[in-house]
Order: sequence, then structure tokens, then C-alpha cells
Amino acid sequence: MTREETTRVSNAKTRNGTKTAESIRTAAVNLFFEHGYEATTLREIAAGVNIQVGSLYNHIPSKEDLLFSIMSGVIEDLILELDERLKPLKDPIERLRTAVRVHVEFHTHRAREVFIGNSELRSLTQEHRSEVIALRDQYEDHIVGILKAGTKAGVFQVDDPKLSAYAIVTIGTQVAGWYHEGGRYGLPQIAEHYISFILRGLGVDVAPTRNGATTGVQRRRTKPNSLKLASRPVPLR
Amino acid sequence: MTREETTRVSNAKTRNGTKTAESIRTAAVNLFFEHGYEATTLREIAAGVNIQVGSLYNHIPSKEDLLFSIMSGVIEDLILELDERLKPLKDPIERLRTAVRVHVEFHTHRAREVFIGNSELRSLTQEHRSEVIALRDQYEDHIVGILKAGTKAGVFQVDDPKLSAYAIVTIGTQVAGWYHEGGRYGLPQIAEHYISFILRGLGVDVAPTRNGATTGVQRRRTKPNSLKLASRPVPLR
DNA sequence: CGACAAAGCGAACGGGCGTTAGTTCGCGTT
DNA sequence: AACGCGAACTAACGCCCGTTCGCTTTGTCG
Repeated sequence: MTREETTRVSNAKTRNGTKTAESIRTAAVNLFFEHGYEATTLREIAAGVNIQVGSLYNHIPSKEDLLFSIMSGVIEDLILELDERLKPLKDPIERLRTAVRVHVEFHTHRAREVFIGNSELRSLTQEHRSEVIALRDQYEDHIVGILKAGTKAGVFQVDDPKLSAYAIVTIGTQVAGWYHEGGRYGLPQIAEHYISFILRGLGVDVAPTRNGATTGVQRRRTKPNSLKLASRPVPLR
Repeated sequence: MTREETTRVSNAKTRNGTKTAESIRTAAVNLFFEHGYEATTLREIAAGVNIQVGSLYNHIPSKEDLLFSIMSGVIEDLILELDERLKPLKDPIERLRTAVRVHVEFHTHRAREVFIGNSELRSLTQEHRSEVIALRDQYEDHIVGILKAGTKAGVFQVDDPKLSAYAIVTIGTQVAGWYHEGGRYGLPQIAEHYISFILRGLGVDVAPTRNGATTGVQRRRTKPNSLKLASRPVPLR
């Protein structure tokens, strides 16, 4: 009770080949995405891992905690990825381009988790909710920072960075709602389309888009479409 | 069983002064918005109307049907309002301006219902879900139609109307997520801000925005801020 | 090979859920 | 004055939820 965990060395792969905790997470993500957190039963999750209900509690403290770890995990990963891709860039326009690209790619790549993160906030406890919101604000601040820098440098025309950041984040986020691999649009095209739209919205002079590519910069990509959706969840429409 | 409803004349205000059915709808909207459909109990709804649980079934066929009537009702109202406001306009730019304005105003005005409509699709039965999606598609087609007309007339630069329509609808919809009366931004400013953003995104030359107004057209509005949020629901943050 | 801990089992718990049924009550109409 | 009816109440139904717990199985390591 007093101290949480003592020395923990073993790698936890007893009966099953793959680690059970990981399978639980995956099953939970799929079910939360398809039916929502409240409508998902621990018994359904257990069935997805081929385990009995009670056994779940060898790996998770509670259902709510499982949700929290999914939600916080995905935002942390997003922030990490953005930081990394942004690190080498200085030019505000290129930074915004990359930010939108990362945003769209990530939200498509991990659409199910992102969807959960955007819709299940109210199922968290007060403390967990605050924590997730803090992470989300941290991410938004990155975008706002880019806009402010670009405005200061005179390359963006932005009335209010916060308001514009909302719009930018929102556009990219919603892609996750309808994108599916093999659909009408490839991911790079979608990203470039929205990049042009957004840059123009910020007052940057961008050549009219034709077939997805925008300016001369980064016209050709070595791996044209290397993204996959892990499973086949029920989409929203 | 065979025929649903015979002659129905009475106005249903027996014991209570105001109509109960209406109160149920209101209470349900508030509770669904705050805690979500799955997490909301019929007993909570009943308590909000000062009624016992069983009495609800004098007014609704089921919990799911209550949700459906809320979701379909709000989209129908939205389409009606858009049609009406769009009717007298011919110029594509003005039509788009008005569409965005209506969209933002409506989504702010009836934020709680809109939020429910966007997040509780999966709680509907298959049939009801299809019906709601059909209504939503109908609305999106209006926006797409405006974009196509404007593109044909050469005033918009649009690669793909559908993709752009998604972006436009999304921006306006999300406003409902954070707008609250008395906040940093008034509704007209928000609307005009996004109108400029969107028009520029579509390649229309718009004068740089200052304090909300855009071009000379429709600069002054007779009723500057006549919108109200009906109640004070728990926001998402 | 035997001890130990991690992990799974399976039954049970208390409680809450949506829905149904039988009844009562106050109107407006006949 | 009697009736019909909408609408409210009360009680119960069967079911399923998240969580707990004692017990058994299993893999690892000295």
C-alpha cells in the first residue's frame, strides 16, 4: 500500500507469446473507438485478449486508468514527433508546413487513438482530465508559437494566433475522421492541399495548386505513400 | 400496433403547466451534452423534469429514440435556416460568406445539440444512423454546391470542392467547442475572421482584416450582437 | 527440482441500468 | 353524473456492469 512497486525486473510474457498488457491496450483502443468508452465492457476487452475479466486487473488498476493511459500516451507521442521534425527548421513557412504535415500524418496514422483522445475527455477523473488538457494545451502552444514567429517576421498576416491555431489544428484533426487508406485521396495530397489552403489563409502567396504539389520545395517524395492503418475499425459514416 | 397514431388533438398540459415532452427534450440535451448519451441515465433525465422514470414512457418510445429526435431535429433546423438565408443571394462569394456566417452562428447558438449530433452517432440504431447521415450529407452538398458554382464562375480556385467543404464545415463546427458568451471574441468577429480565412484559402483576394470587418460589403450590421446561449453547460475544457 | 511470484481462472458482490406493468388521478367531453 | 384518456406514480423485472478475491496454473531461476 505504502510504496507502489518494488523491484520489477521480469519481462511479463508468461503464458502468451506477446505481452498481455500490450494486447489489452490494443483491444481497448479498437473497442473504445468503435463503441465509445462508456459503451465498452471490460468483458469485451477481455474477450479480445482471450482472457477472463478478472485477469485484466493483473495489468490495469481500473477501466478509467486504461483510458487515461491511452489518451495521455497519444498526445505525448504527438508532441515528441512534432518536436523532432521541427528541430532542424528555422523558416516560419517551412516550420508551419512541417507542422501541418506532421499533424495530418499523425492524426491519420493513429486515427483511432486520436479520435478517442478528442471525444472521451469527460469520462476521465478530474485529475486525469486536467493532465490531458495540459498536454493538449502544450501542443497548441507549439502551433501558436510558429504563427507568432511568422507574424513577427512579417511573413504571416495573423489577427489572432490563437484563433488561427484553432482553425489549423481543427482542419488536420478532422482528416482522421474520414481518411481511409485506398480512398480517393492519398495522404501526401491531402496534406499538401491543406497546407496550401492554410498558408493562403494566413496571407502567404502560394502558387495555385495542381495535383497536390504546391511550390517547388519538396515536390517529389521518395516514399510516396508509406502509411498504413493498423486495423479496420468502423468509420463514422 | 398496426397504425401508429390516431386523431391527436389535445395539447398535453394536464398536471404540469409547461409541456412535459419539451422539458424532457431540454433536460436530455443538457445531460447528453454534459455526460454523453451512454453515461446519462433515464433516472437523471426524469429527475430533471421532476418526474418518475416510468412516466417518461408516456412521451418517448425509448431512450435511443429520444437521442435520434434530438440529432435529426438539429440538422433539419440547420438546413432550413441555411436555405432561407441563402435564398435571396446569387453571387457565389456572398453565398459563401452567408453560409459560413449561418454555420458559425447556428453552431454557436445551439452548441449543445450540435455537439451531441457530432459525437453520438454510434449510439444510434443502424436505421436511425443512416437517416442522420443522409441529412448531414444533404447539408454538406449545399456547401459543395456553392463551391462548385463559384469555381465555374471563376471566382474560387478549388482543386476539390468536397475536400474544401470539409475544411470549411469543420472550422465553423469547432467554434461551438470553445465559444462562450462574454468570452474574448464576439460572434460576429469570429465569423468574419473565419470568412476571411476561408475566402483567402479559396484564392479570393480579400483585404487584410482589421478588427473583424472584411471588405466594404456588409460592413455595418444593424443588430450587432443579438445571440445568446440558452444555458450554461459544462464546456469541454 | 523445488520455491516463488506473475498471471489466469471463475464465481461472486452490490448496484444500477432500461423497460414494463398495474394503478391512480384529474381533466374535458358526453 | 359518468366516462374516457392522458399522464403521473410505484414496484418490479431481468440483465449486465466494474471490481474483488481465493485458488490454481505456469514459467523462471537458484
